[in-house]
Amino acid sequence: MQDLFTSFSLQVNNRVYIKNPESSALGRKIVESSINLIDEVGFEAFTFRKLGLEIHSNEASIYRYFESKYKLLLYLTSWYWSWMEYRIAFGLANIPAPEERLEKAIKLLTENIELDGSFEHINEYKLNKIVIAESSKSYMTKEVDQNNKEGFFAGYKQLVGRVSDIILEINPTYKYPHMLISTLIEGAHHQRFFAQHLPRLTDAVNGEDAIIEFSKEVTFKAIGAKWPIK
Amino acid sequence: MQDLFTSFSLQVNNRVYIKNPESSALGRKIVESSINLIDEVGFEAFTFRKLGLEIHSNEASIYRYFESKYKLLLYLTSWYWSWMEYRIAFGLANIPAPEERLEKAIKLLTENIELDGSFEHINEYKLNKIVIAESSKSYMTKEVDQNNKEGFFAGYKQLVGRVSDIILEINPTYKYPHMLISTLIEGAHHQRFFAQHLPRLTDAVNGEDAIIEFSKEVTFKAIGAKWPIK
DNA sequence: TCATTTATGATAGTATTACTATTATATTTG
DNA sequence: CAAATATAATAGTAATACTATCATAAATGA
Repeated sequence: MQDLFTSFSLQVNNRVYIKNPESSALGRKIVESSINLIDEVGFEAFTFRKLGLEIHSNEASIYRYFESKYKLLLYLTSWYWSWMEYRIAFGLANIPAPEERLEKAIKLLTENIELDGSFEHINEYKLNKIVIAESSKSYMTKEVDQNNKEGFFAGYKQLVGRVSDIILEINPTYKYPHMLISTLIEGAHHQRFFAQHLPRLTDAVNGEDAIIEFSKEVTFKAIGAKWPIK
Repeated sequence: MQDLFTSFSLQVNNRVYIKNPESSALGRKIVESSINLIDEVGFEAFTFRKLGLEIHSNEASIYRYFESKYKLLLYLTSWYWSWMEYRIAFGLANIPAPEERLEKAIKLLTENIELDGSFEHINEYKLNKIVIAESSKSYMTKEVDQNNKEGFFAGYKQLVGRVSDIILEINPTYKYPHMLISTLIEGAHHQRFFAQHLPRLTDAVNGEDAIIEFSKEVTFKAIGAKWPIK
């Protein structure tokens, strides 16, 4: 993948940043180190001052890229959903059966993410941990309607829409495709967090990824499709 | 209910507060007004200073009840889950069939909450809105393991455990009862938030509460039970 | 009932946060 | 090489998240 798409870069709504961080070395460094730092200290304790110290740059310089740490978080989550859509687009290419496409999409959406190295300055493994633990803080705010109007959640909504469409291909009468998919995406994230920190809220099963299995099974049974597929 | 249980009060882990807010008029005022204020301005903008102004009391006095606004949020969410367990205990009493008990439990867990007035100083309607929008901020933190050790999430875990037990009564071989219930509780909350703010992530259906219907249907189909019940 | 404990109020103070403004110095570009 | 642009350094502000101190009010109990 690296070799084929070295210059590939993902689109993020340009209103979440003041200056595109992809456009300069400092910008990329800000993104790269913000992922490390948020992963390390958590979003609450993360500040632009600390980030500036970490990258031997200046707080004021960071503010020229992002209006606030919330906008930076929105940037990271938007990037993540855009990346996820690209993963799914490639992962589902040339699979004709909608059942198989749905199964694959759910796997891609709910699996544990590993470092994949396609993007120099983005650690997908840590970004996934941030999305799991912090992304709800990017929309569970009083500014959600304003942010939504500006299109900050477009990537996420589009992704949910695409997967819902596969469900409707399989069962055109299913009434709750968006609910099902958004519930399972958020649910899988919560389950990964719980598995680490509040295991009594989950059910670990040896030798399989219970979260993926659970998600697939729930989906296919909910929409009344055959499970397992074959 | 008011008449029968006027003096009934719910248990909250005594380590989330410094001084029990139930023990004084000021304490109850703090809880009552914090619900109004968090609902109004959101948890980020909520401060003890503003709360002090609102209740014509002193910031320092509030700190004598709660160590921080995070602990106050933990108090509110713990109270909520304790209340929810009490609602479920009463709501399920004398229903012998586990299928009916499960259906009722899911309804109680996922329905829209209205003001019920059983507790003088707690507005259940607003508290539900707070739990929906803010409760993940009480456990999605770097302190989660510490807080968990101190038992701050015991009420929630117990509730999930109880409903999971009903599932196991119906289908003792179902592998993911805790995942299913915790996913649906969180999921229903997310869906209520999305329905208000990000409707493209949900599926509104006229004339029914789609969130309750969706949750029940997913549950019964996932565990392989007959749906609808009769 | 009066002394003592306990709760609350008023005020002040500190370190940190989340910025903005200004000016100087690099770096890039035309 | 001049001009534009990006970054760095420094300083400053209002608000936050507390802590400390002391005065006063209310409750309690001997």
